Amino acid sequence: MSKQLSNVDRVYESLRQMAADFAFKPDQRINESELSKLLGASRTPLREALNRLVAEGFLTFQNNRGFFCRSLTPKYILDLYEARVAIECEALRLACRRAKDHEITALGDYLEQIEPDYESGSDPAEQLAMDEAFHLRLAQLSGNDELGRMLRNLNDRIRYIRLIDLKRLRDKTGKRVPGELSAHSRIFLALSGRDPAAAEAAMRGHIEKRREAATEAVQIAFSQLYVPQD
Amino acid sequence: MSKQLSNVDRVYESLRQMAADFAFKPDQRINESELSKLLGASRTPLREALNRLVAEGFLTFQNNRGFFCRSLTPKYILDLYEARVAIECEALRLACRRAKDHEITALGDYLEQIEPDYESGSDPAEQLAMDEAFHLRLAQLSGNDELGRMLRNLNDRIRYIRLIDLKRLRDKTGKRVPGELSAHSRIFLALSGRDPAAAEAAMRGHIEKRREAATEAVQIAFSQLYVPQD
DNA sequence: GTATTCTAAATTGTATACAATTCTGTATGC
DNA sequence: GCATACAGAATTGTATACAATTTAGAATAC
Repeated sequence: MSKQLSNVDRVYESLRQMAADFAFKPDQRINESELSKLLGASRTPLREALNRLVAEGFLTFQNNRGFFCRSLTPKYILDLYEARVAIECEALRLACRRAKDHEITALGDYLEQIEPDYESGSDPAEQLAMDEAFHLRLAQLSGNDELGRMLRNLNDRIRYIRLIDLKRLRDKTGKRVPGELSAHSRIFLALSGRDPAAAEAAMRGHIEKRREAATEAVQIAFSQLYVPQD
Repeated sequence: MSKQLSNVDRVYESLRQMAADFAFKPDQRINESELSKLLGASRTPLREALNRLVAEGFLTFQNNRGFFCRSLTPKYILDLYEARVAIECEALRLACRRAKDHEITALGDYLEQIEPDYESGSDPAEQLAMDEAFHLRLAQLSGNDELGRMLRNLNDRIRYIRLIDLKRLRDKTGKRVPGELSAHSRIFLALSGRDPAAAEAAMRGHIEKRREAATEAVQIAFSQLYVPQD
């Protein structure tokens, strides 16, 4: 018998997805009655789920005015990239000390396994999912659950912008995303060699490079969110 | 006219305090009806607040079984200390690059201002509050709101153990907490000199030192939580 | 004594009702 | 035109009721 999901959990998952995708536009006020009808639940479980998302930074809340989508500004996204650097670099340092050899081997296998998809022009969303999975597995080699948890939260809030950035990157280079793969290899090699300084430097450069393109991606995000797409 | 606090907000603040202080014992199941009576609110706003605390890592939730206090284990506390290292070191590096001179001066003034309280044997809880305030202000000099937000969350979840650790430290050394003050000075001096490497090294050592005493503090925490104190 | 089954009590999950507050649009005054 | 005041509509805040589920304890079987 499979575990019984509660209504709150279903609603929460839906809302989290919607918030990640900016199905609510930045700063948009959220109408509870409307949304509860849409999700097929009453306002009670809906509000419980909304409160979780406030605590996770997806939404904001104003007393007697209700829930709002988080803002989308370059500053916000730059902050998220920096927080990723903080979490991922420290996790990587710890991983260099603590990861078991077989865990590193397994991660190397994963990297090889996703390589063909990275090389070919597969779906950008899938490509990003693989990238996130690699980074998350890396962070989990630290053995620190809090760091993993924080990274997952950051990933969910930054994904929309990263996807735009990735698409742009592909468009500019004709389906290829040069550098990304070799950056991952560089990080992995430093980890294999248990060289925290080299690993951190590689990770820092890798994330920083995308951070530099973030402001532009935010501009594009706004045009996508407010101009009707075909 | 002062801002009107909602019932949820009041309940949330109370619960957060209670959870930080382990007024709920580790893994303890939380009875909603009882708690709602205690806090003078119905279950609806109570559950909204509880959901926020789940998302913040103070509580856990199991479907159809309700809310539970988080576990208290050495591993959990060690993870929190490591997460602090990740956040605070990166924030400090950024602060070295970005903090305005007058902000650094102001922080130095604050350090001097709290020095007498640190030297004398003032209330440990106050002393810890001052320590947290210093670290938080430091982190805020990074200009990164996410890092500040994360640090505040970590502080709240680790405070109970840190307070125990601080008390022990004082008992062993007769009201003095040697090294703490000079550690802060060392960090501050490196920041003033805009030397990120030195600053990070000082911060890392500072936190790491307390982390090493964490397991012991957790033992004491358990004895305090389950053995009646006078 | 231990395990199992069953029943009643307790507890959680969610819909709904209604009070409190905010919002919207119209009228009014200057 | 612009600001203000106001009334009605819409929306949020919270208590309550009741269904669904879990828990606790007694009774039974082995």
